[in-house]
Amino acid sequence: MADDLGKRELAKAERRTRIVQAARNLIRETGDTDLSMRMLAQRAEVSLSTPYNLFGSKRAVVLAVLEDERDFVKRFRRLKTSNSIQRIFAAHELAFSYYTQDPEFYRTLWRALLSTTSEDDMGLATPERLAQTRAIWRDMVIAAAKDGYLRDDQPVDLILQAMAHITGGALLSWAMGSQSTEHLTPSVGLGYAFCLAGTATDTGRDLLKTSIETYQKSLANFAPNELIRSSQTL
Amino acid sequence: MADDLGKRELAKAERRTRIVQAARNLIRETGDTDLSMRMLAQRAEVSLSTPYNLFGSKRAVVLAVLEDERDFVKRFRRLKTSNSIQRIFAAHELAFSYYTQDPEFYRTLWRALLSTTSEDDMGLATPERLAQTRAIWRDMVIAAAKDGYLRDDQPVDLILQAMAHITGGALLSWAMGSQSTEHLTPSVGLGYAFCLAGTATDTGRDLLKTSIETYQKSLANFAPNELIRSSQTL
DNA sequence: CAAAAAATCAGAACGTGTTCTAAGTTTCTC
DNA sequence: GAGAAACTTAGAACACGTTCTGATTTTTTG
Repeated sequence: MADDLGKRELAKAERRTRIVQAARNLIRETGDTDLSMRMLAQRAEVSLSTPYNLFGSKRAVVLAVLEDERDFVKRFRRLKTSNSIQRIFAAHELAFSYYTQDPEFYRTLWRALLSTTSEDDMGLATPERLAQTRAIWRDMVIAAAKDGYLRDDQPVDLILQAMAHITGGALLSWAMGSQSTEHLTPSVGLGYAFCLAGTATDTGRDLLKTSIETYQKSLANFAPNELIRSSQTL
Repeated sequence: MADDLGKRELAKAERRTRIVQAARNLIRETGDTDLSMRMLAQRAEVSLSTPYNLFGSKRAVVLAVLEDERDFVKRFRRLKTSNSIQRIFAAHELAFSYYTQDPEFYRTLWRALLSTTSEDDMGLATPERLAQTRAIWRDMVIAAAKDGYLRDDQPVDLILQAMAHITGGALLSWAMGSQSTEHLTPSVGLGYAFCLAGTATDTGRDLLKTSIETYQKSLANFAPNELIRSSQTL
């Protein structure tokens, strides 16, 4: 069933998975420290050159770990919600549940992704994955607009971009330690809700009200100290 | 006038400014490449150890360059606007004008700030500067609420955090090259406007409408390609 | 089976941020 | 002015990501 690929390509794939697994284990065990390419090669029982042959850079390896770890799209598909607005927040909570359930691991991952910055290999995800998840979010916002919850004088792409900025900014300050894991999901959800409410119809605003109240309650014990350290950089 | 500090402290300050100047010049001249500590020490005519004695890390030096370069607070004070909503956007445009007027320089700066990530020395600004600028933004949003433009059932700190996330996310994707310099300011402004509109009163929404339309017009030629590469990371 | 192609390998090398040591120089203190 | 304290200095050193070389092994090709 897999012999349409030559033996050579098969061995390459096997090495690839061994490297990704070794990277994941190293991150889980040592947490941040000691995710060096030399250590990684040793754990994967591979020479130092091989990860560079197969992935190109440490950044690419970490990216592969990140994408290997998540089955968001699959789990998203079997998400049942009562309306298209709630669907957005359900998807959001699903996406961020990965981070909050294993904060050490993902914090390390994001930090590694931020720190090693090559000129070409930019972006925080593979182009394919980016396109895929973006399509998902786009469809959800379009559905909300079609259902009459969002005003149609607002371009969907611009709403999406604002939401993407909130996501990136929150993950950035979370990875840097300014934002607590506890408040991560609700604060992003509230940001989404604010943005959507800004472009919503009257009925849409009514629906958003409950989400806003829920998230606000989660942030009730919000320490202003935490906000001071936030990444408001003028 | 400066002899309250000893000769020793004076010499230290002089070295400090020489290092910051050298760093600034190196970034301006070579753009990204060749901002190494060894090169920096050579240009500042100090030993390699001295920047570590005076600043602690490369990150701290870059941070000092960033803060030295900006007189936002001063220029903010002589900002005259017709109402408290427009004041927010005027402040935003002033803040981001630094980046758009010298994109190469600030992109390099932000990249250096993101790449060198030490455990303790986190954050994208000095604590003092962070507190200062945060107070400015906080006062503006409070003023808008007091003027009856924002509903008072929304905690100001949570609105501010959403705005901070937009700022951080936009700067992140801009520094990584996903976001064009041309669209940076309007897309962040639009994000602010959405968030504020989500928590605004009816009169506030009317005021925000003009800002939203202006920013939308600036983003009319918004390439969807640009958005696909955006940092929506699910 | 033999030649060619492809990949891995060990290992050295480069430039990086950072730390450390041992000497030298300057300033402060009495 | 003499001694103590503070800093800088040159230089080595460490671990890191990355690149390169030359030899070796493995798979494909004819």
